[in-house]
Amino acid sequence: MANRRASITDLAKALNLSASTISRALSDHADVSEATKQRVRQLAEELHYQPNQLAAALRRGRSNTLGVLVPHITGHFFPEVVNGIAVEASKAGYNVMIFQSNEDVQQEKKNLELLMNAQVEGILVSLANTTQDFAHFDAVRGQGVPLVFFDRVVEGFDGPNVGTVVLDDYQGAYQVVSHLIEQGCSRIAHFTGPLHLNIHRNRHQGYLDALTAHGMPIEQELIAFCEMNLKGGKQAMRSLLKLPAGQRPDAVFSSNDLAAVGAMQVAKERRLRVPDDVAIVGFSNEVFTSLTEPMLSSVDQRCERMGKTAVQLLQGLLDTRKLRGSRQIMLKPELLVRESSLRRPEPTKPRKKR
Amino acid sequence: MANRRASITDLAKALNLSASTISRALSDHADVSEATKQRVRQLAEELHYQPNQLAAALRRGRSNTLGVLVPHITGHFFPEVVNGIAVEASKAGYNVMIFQSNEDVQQEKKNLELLMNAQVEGILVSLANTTQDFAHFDAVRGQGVPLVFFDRVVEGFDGPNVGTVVLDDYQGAYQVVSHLIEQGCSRIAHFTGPLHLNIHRNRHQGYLDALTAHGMPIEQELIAFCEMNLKGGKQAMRSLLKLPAGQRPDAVFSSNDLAAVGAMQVAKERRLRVPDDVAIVGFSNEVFTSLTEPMLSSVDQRCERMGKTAVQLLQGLLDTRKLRGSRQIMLKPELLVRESSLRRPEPTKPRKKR
DNA sequence: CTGAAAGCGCTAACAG
DNA sequence: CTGTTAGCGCTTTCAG
Repeated sequence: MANRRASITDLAKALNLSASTISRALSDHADVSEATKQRVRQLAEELHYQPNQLAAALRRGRSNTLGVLVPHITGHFFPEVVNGIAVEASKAGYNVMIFQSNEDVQQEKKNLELLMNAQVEGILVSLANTTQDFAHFDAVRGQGVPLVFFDRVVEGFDGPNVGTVVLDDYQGAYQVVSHLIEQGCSRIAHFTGPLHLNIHRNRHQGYLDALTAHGMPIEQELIAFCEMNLKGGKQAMRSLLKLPAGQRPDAVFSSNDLAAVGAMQVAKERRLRVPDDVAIVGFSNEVFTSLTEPMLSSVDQRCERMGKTAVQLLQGLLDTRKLRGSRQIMLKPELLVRESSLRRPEPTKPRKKR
Repeated sequence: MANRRASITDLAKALNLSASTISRALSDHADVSEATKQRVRQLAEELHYQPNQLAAALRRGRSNTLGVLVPHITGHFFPEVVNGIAVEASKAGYNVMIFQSNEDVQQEKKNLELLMNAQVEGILVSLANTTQDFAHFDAVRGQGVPLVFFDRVVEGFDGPNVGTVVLDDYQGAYQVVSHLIEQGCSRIAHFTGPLHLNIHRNRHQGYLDALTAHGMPIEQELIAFCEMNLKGGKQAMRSLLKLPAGQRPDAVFSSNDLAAVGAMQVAKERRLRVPDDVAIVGFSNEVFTSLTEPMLSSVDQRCERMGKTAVQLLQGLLDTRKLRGSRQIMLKPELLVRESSLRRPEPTKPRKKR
């Protein structure tokens, strides 16, 4: 039963041909007679011949494999991005090897080595949040293996075979605030996480700049540094509602969706109407944004697009002739206006709704 | 810059040793002097030597890689299971190669071949929902590569190197219904998807048997065949609430969480109190179950456990000496009682709450 | 159109 | 303790 897998040599013997001819026939090389190809293909079929990728890769010096290293493989964001990567890689004929760092630099380092050992032709990576030292990536760069960072990138880590793909968080936040102003909101609160994380810093800056651009004041009391989860959002909202009557917010822009849901729950429990009394917008377009009542407006992070873009960029780095445009790519986010922030049935500028 | 990667031969030349000694030193073989090991290790470090996994695997005839094939890599369930697989595989020193079939038999077949070509030592697979013909798995089995099906399994596809891991959906449903009865519910409705899918069939059967076991009648009008999404759940709930006053349900057990949320939304819109007027329980323990108000009770599918178990089973198939127990494993689900079905502050039998 | 020969980088007998 | 030899399965010159 457990037959040794048929090899090219086996086929060669059986057909009284040389291994080279078999190899050529199987790869549909031009200088093999059609007749021979037929015979080879048929026997290969019968014996369930499966080429040994390992041997081919070793010989060719090309593994046909890309490596992916993400903080985790669960949740909403990364699986979507990895999906984009897988789709695009597969289209280009690459296999994909995936590892997760579990947000731990040590594992990141170890997995990076595993990927190198596996002779991957390029690596797509999103940094663990504890990563401060980038020596392990230097090694990769030094070996000439192209590297594309996505979402969580190393600032100032550059090279001819290094690229980055990120979302324009600043732009996303800016759009959100502009939209809220357009909806007639004048006291827009902001929930943010720690500003040493670039996602929060950029969203925060977009918030500030959008207010300023629209001639609106920035009020520190409307900016809440909170844990970006349900509980944190609830707490932040409760604090805001303790402000004197005229100073309470009529809108909340949360740097993520979970805290936005917290805000919504508190608003509802206080009998505030959403969006009429308080409009609410989150960030990330999580699955549950369509399950809240009202449905939560959010900013889509173009996860799949990010994955695909990262692979395309990597292909550009692998074959410089293909490289179009910059090695630093910033994706435009998409504001999805749902019920939680739409006061008028038809907004001034019609926007996409999902 | 892009130096050719250092090889064992390079180290050998540099140190005036043979390749075999280098190889042995690097793998910390006992018959190499400690002094030599030191020298080798140091030079390897300096030259950033990385073993070529491809060559080693080819030579050894062992790739140290497991293959995973799932319908998709996104959503909640599969990433969690894959995570379990990755963790357990990594613990056992295996790398993991992941493919998705996108619910398409053709891709499933193609990816299965890719995994075989990559010389994976075992394959973990969850079937595409269109898969009816299993010839492509026969090929795998024929080559002696162990196969573990998880969640979506082939019934009646067996062999010495084939195993399965599934969740006991029947048991989960049975627990839910028992719990609802315990909470004083007497008219328990059931939302189900098409019964040709084993998950729904088994949950449905669990529902029926639990009612019978508690001496309660089965009422067809309380069983709703609906689309298992938000909209389907809403529609089903609306229909149920159109029943004459005495015949309306005082509980809903939905075969998934999404439809359960639909039911909850309709209940709330009709000013019914959850859980007092209608208790609601879903299935799958999706992330959003903790975001509804009240929080939705559900059945946890032990995703990570499933992944880990699948790998352990695979290890058993790889090394029969390690095989403990059956090749057909059924995991016990865990009922998570949250607010949506908990009428009394403390239930008769205390249960876990998350 | 086909074959012979060499070798990718590593490991594992076997011999000293 | 170390070296020699051979070969995993495949591809790719180079010859015919």
